[in-house]
Amino acid sequence: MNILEKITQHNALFSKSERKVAEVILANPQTAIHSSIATLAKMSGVSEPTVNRFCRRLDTKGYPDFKLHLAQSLANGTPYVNRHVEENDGPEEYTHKIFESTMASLEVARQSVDIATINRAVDLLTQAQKISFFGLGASASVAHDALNKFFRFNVPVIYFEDIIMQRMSCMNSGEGDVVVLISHTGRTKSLVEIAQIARGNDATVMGITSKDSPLAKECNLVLSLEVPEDTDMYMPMASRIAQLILIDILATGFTLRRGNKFRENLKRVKDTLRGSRFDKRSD
Amino acid sequence: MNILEKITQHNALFSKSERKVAEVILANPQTAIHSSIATLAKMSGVSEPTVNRFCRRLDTKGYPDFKLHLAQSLANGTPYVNRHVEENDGPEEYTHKIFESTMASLEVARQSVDIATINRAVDLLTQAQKISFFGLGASASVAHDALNKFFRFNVPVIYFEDIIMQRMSCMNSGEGDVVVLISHTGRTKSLVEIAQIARGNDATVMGITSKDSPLAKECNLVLSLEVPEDTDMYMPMASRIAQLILIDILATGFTLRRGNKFRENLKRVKDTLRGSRFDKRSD
DNA sequence: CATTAAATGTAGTAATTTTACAACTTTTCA
DNA sequence: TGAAAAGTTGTAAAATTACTACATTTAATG
Repeated sequence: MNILEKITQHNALFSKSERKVAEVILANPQTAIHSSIATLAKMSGVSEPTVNRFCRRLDTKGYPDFKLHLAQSLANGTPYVNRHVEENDGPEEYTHKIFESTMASLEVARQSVDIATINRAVDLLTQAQKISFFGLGASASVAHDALNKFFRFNVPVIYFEDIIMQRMSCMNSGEGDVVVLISHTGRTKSLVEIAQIARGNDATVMGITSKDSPLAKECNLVLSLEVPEDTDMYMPMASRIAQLILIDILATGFTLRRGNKFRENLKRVKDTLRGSRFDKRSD
Repeated sequence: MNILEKITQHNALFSKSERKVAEVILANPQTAIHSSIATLAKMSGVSEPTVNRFCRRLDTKGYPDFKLHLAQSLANGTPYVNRHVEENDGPEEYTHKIFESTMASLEVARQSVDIATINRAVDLLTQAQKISFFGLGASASVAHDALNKFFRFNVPVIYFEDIIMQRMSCMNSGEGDVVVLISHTGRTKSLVEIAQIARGNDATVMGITSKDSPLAKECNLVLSLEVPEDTDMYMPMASRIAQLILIDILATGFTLRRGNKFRENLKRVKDTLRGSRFDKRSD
């Protein structure tokens, strides 16, 4: 519990000198946490043991412990809450609301994620002969990002935005190939169809989608994310960020599974980019 | 600034023994704040002065002051710390580490964002005749996502992955057009060139990039994000997520500026998607 | 391999907090 | 009212805790 509140509430139980201490602290808590017990005693016009007794009365172990509690109370920022953006919000408001609600959603997503499924997914990906990432609309950019990550691993990766190309690609897939389909709702018809085609060819179909959705039903493995989405804005926001983090997790699992030598390979890929960039010193 | 975050970021500057102290603290910060310098030294297997030096390196006055900062960080609503993934982490560990460090990075990003600049950016975007989003590599998928968002607003939006197309597009831009360039490092040569071309044609160039980077110098407006990136993995992770949130913020600001009637338009766009999807009841 | 610089630990010192006890104040009840 | 009891407060010494100076070790450089 917030110790500042506790001080005000306990007021009646304090003795005369203790109350002096309370006043000084409440008047300027920031100063208090940076003072020694001697300084605070002098500021309150009481002796050091009195300050110590004051601390004990608030159920702290002593003065240093009290300062710790006080510091925490002062730092107590607002925890992340899913606050919706409203009509009359200014830039300050909507910026913070979006950050906060995204983080709140990620917290929910973090808790809903199933580790065993992730592990299984990493298994399948490391053994895959060919990996495809398909998504449409907002999920297309997630698939695009996945391409960028997995491409570095020097495994055959496929990504198309075009549903005809996606379809043809799945027609050509087979056993040992993994098709990753990304859709927040899991109700996009053409993706469900693609899933069916891929499975028909014995490819492994992995879905990053809502559980129990039509798409999920067609998958061999479903990586489901429970993300509360702010539908007021009519745009996918938090959901695709959670999907991206899932991609990061899969990519990380992949590199760890491949071991140390493989990490060096990644470093080489990154180093190659240097040629396309200005030198860091020229910043 | 969150001291736990600071510890992880400063890691390179620590000496060997100081790093031991850092590890012990990060592993169990709650214990640390209730320990004396002697106890903590013993737990870390180092001497007391080393702990003291560790505290000073983090710009605190000494051990007690450090504890105060630590206490504040723990209370700060953000238990999220940027913990790096390690060689022998299992799925459970790396999954949580990635979620946590992403969230920690977002918290840093949130604090580094400049509201006035965002407001100015929204201004420019709402007045734009044509908006282009360009990025390369990992930032390409961010640009792709921006396309998806702004396309719904029924304004002319351009997005290319191809650097030749990007270049040509900038050649054809002019006054009243806004070119948004996305690059975490801000040192990608071809993007800097594009920025120069666009500015040469009197287009407004907006950069989502690091401040003081070569790209930033060419921009009319820089939306900078300070995101601590885990370079161990050799892949951009948190940085692009922060960029996406920035896109969300700009898009949100855009819709709010356009007013109520415009929101209905968004709804219509979303409703149109229904035809491509399975009915919700069929879930 | 020698020299220098950096890092770490030891031991003593200083600061800070806590305890024990004495002095003072207030309350209680004959 | 006034003496005993209970509670409050302060002084001074003890204990804990943190810090400094210096010696030793370890690493880096030529």
